Amino acid sequence: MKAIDLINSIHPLLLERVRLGIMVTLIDSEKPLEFNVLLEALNLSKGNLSSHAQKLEEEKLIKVTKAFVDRKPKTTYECTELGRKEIKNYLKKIEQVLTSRK
Amino acid sequence: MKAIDLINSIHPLLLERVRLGIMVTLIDSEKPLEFNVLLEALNLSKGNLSSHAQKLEEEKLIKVTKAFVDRKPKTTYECTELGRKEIKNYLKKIEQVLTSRK
DNA sequence: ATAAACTAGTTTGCATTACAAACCGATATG
DNA sequence: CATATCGGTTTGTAATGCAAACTAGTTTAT
Repeated sequence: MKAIDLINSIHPLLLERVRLGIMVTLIDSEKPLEFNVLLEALNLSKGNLSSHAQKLEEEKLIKVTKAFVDRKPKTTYECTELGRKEIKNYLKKIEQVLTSRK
Repeated sequence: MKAIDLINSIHPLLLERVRLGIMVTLIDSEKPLEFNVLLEALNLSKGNLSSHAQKLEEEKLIKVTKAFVDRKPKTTYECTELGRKEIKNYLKKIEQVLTSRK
């Protein structure tokens, strides 16, 4: 398998720092995380987190849940099965590239 | 170590499909490759390859050699030590993220 | 009761980046 | 000599990323 094929199989949205950070942090946690938790963990501006999360949601890589708690809006994020699958594929492909050279 | 720190340690230029492809292809080959070889291997437009290669060169991740052969210009690309180092770091960090979850 | 300040995000506009079309200088070809 | 070809680079446009400004509602202070 050629290097370029490995790389082309990586989900486009995952080749970006913030989004990769969101995914990995969500997978790490194993439970849904709130907006503010992600915000602090990743040290982002709110707008930046909001827009990247929207893109990940559109591609079904994460699930976004909006609810009112104590009369205030509360948004939580969690990784979907597809998200986990794509991240695993990403890592697997990168590993293959790794082991194909000394 | 937190996921975000791993990700932040990845060289910015490597979080992009074409550049990652250039790097990995050059490392694979172990000998310098010509413009046209990269062009075909990665299926790019000439302008796209040219500009990405320039960026990688500016960051010293690859070395670009220009010479006239048979009276014609010939540009070859090879990976630098720094380039190898950064790719290895990239892969190592991604691996760490991989092994930190089941 | 009203205003001011805080919470929890989203929308916007600008700055950067990526990409391919158009271009360029030199060589080979009819 | 003109026209096509080779080996790229430059440039204009489209897409992306980012934070400042905005929205919608809540709590606190006056």
